[in-house]
Amino acid sequence: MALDQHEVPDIVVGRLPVYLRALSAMKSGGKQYTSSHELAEWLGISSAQIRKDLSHFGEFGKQGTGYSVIGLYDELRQILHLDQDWPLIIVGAGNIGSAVASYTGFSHRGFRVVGLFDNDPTKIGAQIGGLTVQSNNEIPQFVADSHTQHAMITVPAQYAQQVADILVASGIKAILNYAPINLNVPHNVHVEYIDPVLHLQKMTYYL
Amino acid sequence: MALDQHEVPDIVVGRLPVYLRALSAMKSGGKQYTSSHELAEWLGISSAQIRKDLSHFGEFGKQGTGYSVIGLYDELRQILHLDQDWPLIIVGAGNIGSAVASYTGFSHRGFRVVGLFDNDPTKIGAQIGGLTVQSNNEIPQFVADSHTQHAMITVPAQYAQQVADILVASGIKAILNYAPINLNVPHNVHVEYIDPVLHLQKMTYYL
DNA sequence: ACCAGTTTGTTCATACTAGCACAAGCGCGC
DNA sequence: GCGCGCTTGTGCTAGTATGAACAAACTGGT
Repeated sequence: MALDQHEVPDIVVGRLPVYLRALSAMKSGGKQYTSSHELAEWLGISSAQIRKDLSHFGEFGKQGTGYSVIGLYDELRQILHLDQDWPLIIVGAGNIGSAVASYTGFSHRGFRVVGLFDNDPTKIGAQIGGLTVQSNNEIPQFVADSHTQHAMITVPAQYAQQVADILVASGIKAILNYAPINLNVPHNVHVEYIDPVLHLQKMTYYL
Repeated sequence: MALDQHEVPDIVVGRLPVYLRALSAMKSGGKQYTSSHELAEWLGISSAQIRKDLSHFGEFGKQGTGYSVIGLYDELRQILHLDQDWPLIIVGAGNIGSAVASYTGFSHRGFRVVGLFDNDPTKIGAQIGGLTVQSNNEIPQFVADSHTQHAMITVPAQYAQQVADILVASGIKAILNYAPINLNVPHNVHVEYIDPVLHLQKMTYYL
């Protein structure tokens, strides 16, 4: 019912991609309808939470029937602005960067890797995942030309901040940082972090 | 002051590794003392939150002085049970699994990759990151012999659940899952998820 | 047409989380 | 020795998140 997007809590926004992922799996499985209860069991959360999260954006279900899988899938894609393919660049062509550049899981989830950059002269020019590694010097021009707003940082920690500065100056608005360090960026640039060791360490507390 | 570890909120435990990471960086930089305020600015959170989080486990600071970097670092390592090296296996020797197996960032943060597994006959026997790829059939014996409790799943989504079942049956207690799917495991097994696309999709909402 | 079985969207109460603000404690300089 | 500046640990308050519960609504069968 409420559509004032400015009031949606960040934590709710963070769950929408999870719902989208589950719906995508159901869609692939040929399922036509689902319910908040089924989704909840699937994801290990409460059904009330799913219904309340969705209610921030509109009324997508029907009493007695539940949700159309494809219908809700499309709604969530629109809400998350994923009804288009966003270009995405990767800075850092080491082990992780190369693996991510070769990852085929982006294409059908809203993103397309269009550029791969590294400062190591021995890597520049190499072909990885169908892309040619370019020098970091090319980043500003490339970002401007391709209207790219998403970037992933996969360089060693000591270079991550300076890469982030380059990306911000180039106009990047969303950074996914694989380096185990906190980045300093302006408020209008979004940053998310991935550090597998953090997750392992957290679980180790309970062992 | 409170030491009843059973009452520490999960969200607090999740922040401890972040503090540990920052302290490690400060230690490398030769810094001897720090304060909750400095840590807070470094990490972009409030100083009160840091002090309160730490207060769940004891009193580690001194008024007027702050915290000894090395002292707090060691305390957190003990709290998280990271004052030892935990063996860790990786199932899935594809792009991501290979990259993670070659990642050198585990060794000084409490973990050591001791095994790499895959079901693809063309990969078994290959050398990746100093490890020989073994068949998934070897997992139960290997886990038992090496007393391993941590595992990472880097196989395609459609195989992730069956790999998880094998791991659980083998005695693994903590799973870090890279496959974009929710796993079903017993309550005494901990699971954490890494899916870069989830982070990208969340940020795209705000663009 | 009506009833039984489902499921939604929302209300309400409870639980949790975050940060302000302050007393107590420590160190340094005079 | 004393006072000033700084920092911790914690009580308290305000804000946020969660889940139980229910009225309204839809479907299918009789």
